[in-house]
Amino acid sequence: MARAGVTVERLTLAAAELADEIGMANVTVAALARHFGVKDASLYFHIRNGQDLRVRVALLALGELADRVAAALAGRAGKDALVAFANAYRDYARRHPGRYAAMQIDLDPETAAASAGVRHAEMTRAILRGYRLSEPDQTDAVRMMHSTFHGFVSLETTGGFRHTPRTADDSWSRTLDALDAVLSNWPPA
Amino acid sequence: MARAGVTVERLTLAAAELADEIGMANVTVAALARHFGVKDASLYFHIRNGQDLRVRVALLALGELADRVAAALAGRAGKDALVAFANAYRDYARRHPGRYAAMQIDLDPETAAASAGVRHAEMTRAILRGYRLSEPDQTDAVRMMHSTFHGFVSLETTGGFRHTPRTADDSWSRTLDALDAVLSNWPPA
DNA sequence: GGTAGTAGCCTAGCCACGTTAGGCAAACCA
DNA sequence: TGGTTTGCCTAACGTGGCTAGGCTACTACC
Repeated sequence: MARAGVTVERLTLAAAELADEIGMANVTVAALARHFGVKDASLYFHIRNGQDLRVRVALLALGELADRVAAALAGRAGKDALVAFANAYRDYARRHPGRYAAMQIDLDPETAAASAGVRHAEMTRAILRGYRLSEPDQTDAVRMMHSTFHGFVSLETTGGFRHTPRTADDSWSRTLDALDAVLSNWPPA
Repeated sequence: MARAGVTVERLTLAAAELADEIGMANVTVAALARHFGVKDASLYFHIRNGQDLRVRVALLALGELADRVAAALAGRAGKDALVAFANAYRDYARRHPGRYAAMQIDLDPETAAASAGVRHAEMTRAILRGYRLSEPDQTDAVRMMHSTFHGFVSLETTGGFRHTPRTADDSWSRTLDALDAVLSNWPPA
């Protein structure tokens, strides 16, 4: 019985990679156990249950995405920052569809508060500094931005844009133009 | 063996209602069979398999939503139409989270082409007539609109807006203002 | 360097779910 | 009235989630 050397970290990483390959819905404890050449039951020594595993993948993804966004944002402001943020976001989602899907699961408040989601919120607000919006417009703008990004990426990955010839890239670029325009000229209440 | 009177239509409707109550992920063939007081295997006389069932729920939802949107849109134009469309969309998604989730599954091209998704596309483009956009801006604007709606509703239902005191309703209303503004003044390429 | 503890893995076993195959009975139709 | 179809059944197999309890390899400490 040579030990397989399973750790929570390796499990989470493997689960994330598996999710990107075969979809989050198909990431099962059993499949993960096979990947490590170990019996299913053995994994429960490292994780509480399947949901626990999914939450770990979500937290991993949140952290990775926050890192990428932060790197993309460095030294930029205004529309430059907006576009950098947006592209980093979309790029991550497309490269890591499984991880991105995991990010959408509903974290309980404490977990969410301790996650990299907080960094996301801070960075999103940082972008808006270039547009000089004050509350509550700022919150509304943050929500609209996030909605647009998530909505676009989500529809794109589920094939929502396949029915029209125009490329998603082109529409994305123009959507960012539009977003910049409306943030620059936010309508009065 | 009194016959339970199961039909594809009743199955689909029950699955949709079950989805709204307990979430699409928890709608299983077994649960549905229990609901009809029938054995699991019996349902395979009416549906091909579980995926088939989910597709049927998605098509049902697409049709229902298209009906509601069409009703909301009747006799309206411009921002009025935009807001009516958006509210009908969000309202449906919130009242029927399970059905809405089902709508996101990836339909194969033929099924999609025969679905009410086509009516959605037509209605969305109809709204844009009030904003006098020509191609390819129109396609980009349609995609941005849809992204914003879907993204907002999706984030709202997964609890993405819980971390800030401002109500989702307020942000929604302002997001529609912003969308109207940018559609009225679509940036040049 | 022996030995106690514990960490890491295993087998066995349970339950839920998806799906197929084949059987029987109720409803319909001639 | 008898045959056909339709609707449901039981039986069975495979996959997956999870728990309980046991064995073994490493670790630490005397």
